Amino acid sequence: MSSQLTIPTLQANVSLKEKTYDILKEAICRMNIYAPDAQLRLDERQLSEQLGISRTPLREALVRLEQEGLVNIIPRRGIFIVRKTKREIVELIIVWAALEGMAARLATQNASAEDIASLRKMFPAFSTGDQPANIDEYSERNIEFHQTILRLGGCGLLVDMADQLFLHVRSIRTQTIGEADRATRSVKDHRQIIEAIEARDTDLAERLVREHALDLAAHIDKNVSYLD
Amino acid sequence: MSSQLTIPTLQANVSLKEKTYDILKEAICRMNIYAPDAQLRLDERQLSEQLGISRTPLREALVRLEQEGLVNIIPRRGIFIVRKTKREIVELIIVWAALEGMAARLATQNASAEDIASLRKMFPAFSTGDQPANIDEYSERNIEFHQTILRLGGCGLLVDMADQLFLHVRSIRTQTIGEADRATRSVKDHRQIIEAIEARDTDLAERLVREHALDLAAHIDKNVSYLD
DNA sequence: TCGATAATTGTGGTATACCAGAGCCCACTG
DNA sequence: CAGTGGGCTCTGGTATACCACAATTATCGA
Repeated sequence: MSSQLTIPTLQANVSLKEKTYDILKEAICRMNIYAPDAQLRLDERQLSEQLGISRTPLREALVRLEQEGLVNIIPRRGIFIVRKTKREIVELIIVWAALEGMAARLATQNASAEDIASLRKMFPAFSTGDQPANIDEYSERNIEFHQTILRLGGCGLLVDMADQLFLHVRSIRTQTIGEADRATRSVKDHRQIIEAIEARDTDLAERLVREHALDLAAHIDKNVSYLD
Repeated sequence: MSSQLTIPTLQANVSLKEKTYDILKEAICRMNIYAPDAQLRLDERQLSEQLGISRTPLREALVRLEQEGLVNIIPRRGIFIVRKTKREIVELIIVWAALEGMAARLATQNASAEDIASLRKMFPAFSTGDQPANIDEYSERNIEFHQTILRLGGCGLLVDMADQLFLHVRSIRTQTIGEADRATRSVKDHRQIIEAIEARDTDLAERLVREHALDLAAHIDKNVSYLD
């Protein structure tokens, strides 16, 4: 038993606009906005009623979402969840490629050996070239892998900006990753990336990460048809 | 550069929150937030009075500014213009380097010959290695140069994100660029960058652009003392 | 019947009043 | 005189009522 009185920080400091923002963001990201029957329109008054709050904090949350590009507020028309066009998705991934490439570069220069080692430990099975058991698990690992590279770069802003971009791609990614051929190829790419970072080969690591991402962009550009 | 916020009164009829946002953003960017006597605190009620509007649209504008990182809203404490730390400035430039590097890469692959030629025409004097007449003009040209590279990449998101980052660095940049030695070096860098893009040398163009930016980051990290 | 126009309705935009927490100040007490 | 406690004030947070414009529908005239 501790001799100190430990207080579980009652910090209910979060304002309604914050909570509302989180809830809406989560809800929007979870839904499949590309389904043909997707309800893209939001009604302020109805939402405020559902959330049990007034329109004011709700609107402030919506303003934030609008600025992030998740939502489009058209004066006197309505509030609409934004459907990204294929072109926008591709641009998103291009920027992602730039960010993760820079992170990989920094990682080879600054990351500790232990941190880099953690990268390989994340893929006990994959590193031998095996195909992952199930797609869902792989998808999660995949996300985790890329986020780890971002973190190894040691540049917080790089991580934050990539996270924000990632929001928009999430619903696409899970659908695209499902193709078997791409999964095996992806595993191979990852192994090479890890090796390059371990070898502290800055240029190679950057190039592999960038090409891996741009390859996804090209794939989407060519094969995804349900956009636009 | 004034350390005080100067707010013109508006009485517009369209989208007060938009106009307010623009005015505040402009005002914050114009002031020297690193002056010792800078007034960093904003008062909602006082501002709304000066602008001739109510607090509601003003708050929505402030929420946007907060999300962009220009302002920090602390519940029941106040609203404060954010002073970036040196570390944050450096990270900003690192991300900038990644974005512009990618743009340069894309420019060598996709930009038309005419567009690339426009890059060189922007610097009739500089391309011969001469030092610019005055610092202010050079600073403007410098900004224009980098924004043009971003644009040549043909990726709109790259341009938008870089612009947003640029907001935060503007007040720093004008002060840093003033050092004579750096200006001459900068001109030389620019010439090399143009040549690389003209030669469609993707890797070289990317490297030069990246190193040019990271060089600024390193310079700020070592020599700027009025941050933190 | 068709078209133009006017009334209605529904949406986001704005103004305002009130709420609650954080700091500050001052009186009170030891 | 110093420390403490309470209340006053100032701040952002929230609720609500009203406004202006756009889309729609109803109505009237040709």
